[in-house]
Amino acid sequence: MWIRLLGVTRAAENELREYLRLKHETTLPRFDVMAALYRRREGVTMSELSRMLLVSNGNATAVVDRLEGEGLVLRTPSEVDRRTVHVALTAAGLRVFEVMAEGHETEVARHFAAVSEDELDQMTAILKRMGR
Amino acid sequence: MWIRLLGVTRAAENELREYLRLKHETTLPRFDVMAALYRRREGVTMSELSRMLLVSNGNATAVVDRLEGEGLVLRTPSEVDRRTVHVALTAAGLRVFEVMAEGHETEVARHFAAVSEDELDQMTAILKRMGR
DNA sequence: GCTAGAAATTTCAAGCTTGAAATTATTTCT
DNA sequence: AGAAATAATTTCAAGCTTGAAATTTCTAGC
Repeated sequence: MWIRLLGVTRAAENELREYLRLKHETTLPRFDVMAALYRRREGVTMSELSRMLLVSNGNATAVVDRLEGEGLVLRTPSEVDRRTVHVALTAAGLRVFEVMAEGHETEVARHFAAVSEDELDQMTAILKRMGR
Repeated sequence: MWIRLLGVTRAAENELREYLRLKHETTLPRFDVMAALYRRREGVTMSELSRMLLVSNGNATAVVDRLEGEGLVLRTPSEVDRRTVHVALTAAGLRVFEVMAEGHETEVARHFAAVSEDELDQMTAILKRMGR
């Protein structure tokens, strides 16, 4: 089961990676960060971000650095706690993300087209129980 | 569903990574390569290896380089086709892997302990269909 | 037999990722 | 208040990963 889970996930990731590269000249980790920031439009701290994506702090810093360099994302120091930083999509980042996200959605749907609605529900239910 | 799938997989990978680091001072990619070679004891070509693991050729080369440097794996040029190379576990590699694999098994079981036998079967069936 | 294309592997630069150490800021306890 | 513990982030070195280019070898079609 675990082996299969890994295989299916990796295969899907590889397709998405290719889609992002060919159609949008970007990468999966960049997309993941932008997707997280899209879901939390008001902005998140670096720690929240790495928790959301299940990656290390150092990793989040590196990807955000690059996205910031491209003007897609903005860091704002917190008013309340001078240790923390809020990261959010810029207007440009939002536009760029929305275009990518649409195609991304389609790709995911296409990849899992062989699976029925019913099975997807079962799957989601089981995964939900696994997630703790 | 996709988001959850990714989350569950990443969480399990992170636990396994930690187990390998703490108990065996090694990494997930190294383990993956050794596991693939364990399943195909007679040895595989570099291309087969990267297909099995769903990673790029360059990646397989890099990890095998390191494992070879540690004496856990051996490259043998093919007799038949001078382009291809066979990679296999050394005796030392086999011993090391078997120790790691046992604990790995337990870790996986522990991680998915909350899921019933029945659900595991359902899951496996659906995943099998996803992998075409 | 030659030659064009295909195939297997490696090399390389750039980017990703980790875990540990360092830095700076906050909180808690006395 | 001052000290120690805790927390958020960055920095860093080492390792991982990709995709493209280069190398070498094989295979077909002529």
